[in-house]
Order: sequence, then structure tokens, then C-alpha cells
Amino acid sequence: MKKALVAMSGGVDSSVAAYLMKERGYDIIGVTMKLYDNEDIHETAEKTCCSLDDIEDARNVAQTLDFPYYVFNFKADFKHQVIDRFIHAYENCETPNPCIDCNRYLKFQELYRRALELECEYVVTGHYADIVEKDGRFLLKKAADPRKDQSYVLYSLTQEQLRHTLFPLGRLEKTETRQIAEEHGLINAAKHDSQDICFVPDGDYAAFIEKTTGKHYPEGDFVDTEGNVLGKHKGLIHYTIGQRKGLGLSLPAPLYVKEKNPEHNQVVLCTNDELFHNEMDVEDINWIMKDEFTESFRAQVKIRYSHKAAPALIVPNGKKAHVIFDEPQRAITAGQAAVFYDGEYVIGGGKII
RNA sequence: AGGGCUAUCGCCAAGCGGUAAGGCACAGGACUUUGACUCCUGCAUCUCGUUGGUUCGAAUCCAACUAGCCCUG
Repeated sequence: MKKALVAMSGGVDSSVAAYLMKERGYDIIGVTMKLYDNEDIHETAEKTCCSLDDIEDARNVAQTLDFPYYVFNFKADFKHQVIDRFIHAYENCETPNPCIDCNRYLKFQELYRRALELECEYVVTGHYADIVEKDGRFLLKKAADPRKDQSYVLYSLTQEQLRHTLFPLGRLEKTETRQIAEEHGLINAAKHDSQDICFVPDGDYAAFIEKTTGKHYPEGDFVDTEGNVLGKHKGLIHYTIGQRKGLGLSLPAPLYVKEKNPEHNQVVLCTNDELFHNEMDVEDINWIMKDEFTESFRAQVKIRYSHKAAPALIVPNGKKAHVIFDEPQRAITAGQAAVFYDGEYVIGGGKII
């Protein structure tokens, strides 16, 4: 019997993933990755992802479905691979996507390694995405439910990882997932979807960074594109490209963050129209469809999780690429992931510079 | 010291005698496995600098006062 390790967050999705694996006849082990303690994230209440409640939910599901369940301590890896990268990105005036790092370094790297140690052939998660094999190559494909598709956050998966990963929910609609959970008496059938950064439950990521590093990020000037000072900002880490809310400025019209200037510790503001650009550079690309691309090609490109993929010309150069959109895109932001699609398939993706 | 102008929500700003537009900011919610964006709702009523007056009725007219700005000496 094939063995699989199911990553369980305590939510509905991964619980149903476990159920489906069991139904397909796999010998499964459920695992929750303990990513941090509440004191690590400056919280006292137990109401965050991977909290005791979530672990209890996952354990409960494992009991209901009758398979072994463990909690693995990934605190050190999470700190090193996710939180530290998150903080460094903001300190470098980039805007990180920690979920992507968590997938890349924890779920499909560290957890996969542990799976091998446990002689599991597969790592299973509750992501909404699909993996198909074509001519010996494993391709990452969008989920059937376009509203839940998570292929964007999985672009970093290598051939070896894709070969050893299963996404049982890839062909399901979210409503079907909840229905299955309900039908089989899973305790979290009605549990709300997770959202926000799991280690910043109150959403105030800047406060999290300041508490964690103990640093103070100095105040500076808001300036317009002409260099006129418009007011004081609270420190560069508080802002990201395209941001409107929280500037605290009252002006005749809304202004948005155009760019951050670390040399002068300034935040440059502009109108919405001035946020659109049609070119960008991407680095650290993981190519999925082929080992490498040498010719320019056309693709649809997503520049943030909830972005409608936009048509563009990709000019590859090894692990980097220059991207030229047909139509200018709003607030192209360094640090965010750019993922290239060929229809339903992920061609590859990398980090916007 | 004279002369002129202006005083409406935290900021900007409509209103010109008939019973307080709008924008920004802010708050809450929706959306969302990232940050954002977006959308919805709320946000001046012993109220329109103060005090009086005219009027059926005043933020809107009149007077005085107060404050700020400008000009002249």
C-alpha cells in the first residue's frame, strides 16, 4: 500500500484531503507543522493558525478517520525560512509573500524530507491546484474551481517535488469540499477559511516586525513626484506599492504609494494612474514546463495572488526574465511573485525585482 | 494704527433666505491562504467662530465682538 504524509493545518481543506487519500486506499499519516509559539508572534490568545485549537481539530479528524497523527516541530525552520525572509524583505523595501516561502521551504522541502524519512512516497496538502504528468514531466495546473485556484503560490515546486506531491482537492469546488467534510462528520466542516498572514493574526505586520527585531524604523517624509513634502510617514516598512489607506494624509484626492526611497527615507506618492507600468524584471525563476527557455514567448502573467493574469511577452535569460505586458499593470511590486501561465498550466514563476 | 478679505466635520470644500453636497482622513464590514487594491456601511441636528438682531423661517441678510490672512504706514 502506498504511503502518504498529509499536511494538516486543522482546517477543512487539508482534512478533506486526508479523507480523500484514505478513500483512495493510501496508507496515510497526518502531520501538523508547529510553526511558532504564541510568544514568538507576541500573542497570548490561542486563536491563530496551528494553535492548540487547530491541532486539536486536526487530531480529531485523524481520530474520526482513523489514521496516525503527529505534530512536528518546525519552529526553527519557520523562523529561519519564513519570518526572517519576511522581515528582510520589508527591510529591503520589498513586499514579501510569506505563504510562498512557507510552501517552498517548509511544506515541500522540509516536510517532504520528513516524509521520505517516514517512507512516504507523497506529501499531500489541501491546496487547490492540480498536477498532471505529460511525457514524463510533471506539470502544475490551475484548480478546477477558478475562484480557489492556488497554483500561484506553488510555482516554486521542482520536478522532484511535483512527482512526490498530491493535491486531492484540485478538481473539487470549495462547496464540494465542505460537503464532503460534513458528510463524513469532520469537526471543522464549517470552519472559516484562513486568511491574513498566519503569524500576524491582527494584521499589523509592521508592529510584528518592530517587536520581533526590536528595531525602530525611522520616520521620514511623504513626497509627491515633484519632490514636494506632503507629510510624515511612520517608517518605510509600513508601506507597500499601490497602498492608499493608512497614509493619514488629507488631500483633495486619494494618493497612492508609488515607490519607497531608502536613501532619503522617503515614500513617494502619486495618483492611481501613475501606478501603471508595462515592464518588469523577474529573478530566481523556477521553470516548470521545461528545464529552460531560450526563446521569447507569450504568456499570461499574475503579479499577485488575486490578480487576473495579464498577457505579456516573456524574454527569458536563464533564471531571470524581462516581462513586457500588452497593457500596463497596476502597482507592480518588488518582492511579490510573478507567475507565468500557458492557459491552465504554470510555465514557471519568480520574484519581481 | 488704518483699509480689505476670510471664518461650515480631523483636513479640503459646496452652500448665496427655506430647513448642512462632495472629496480626503478615520472606523467597522465584505473580498482574500501575502502585502495591497476594490466594494459596502458609518461619520456636523442644543450644527455652520461668538453674541445679538431682521424674518414665518438664517450657515446664508444686518451689527458688534473674536481669530487668521493681506495691503498701507
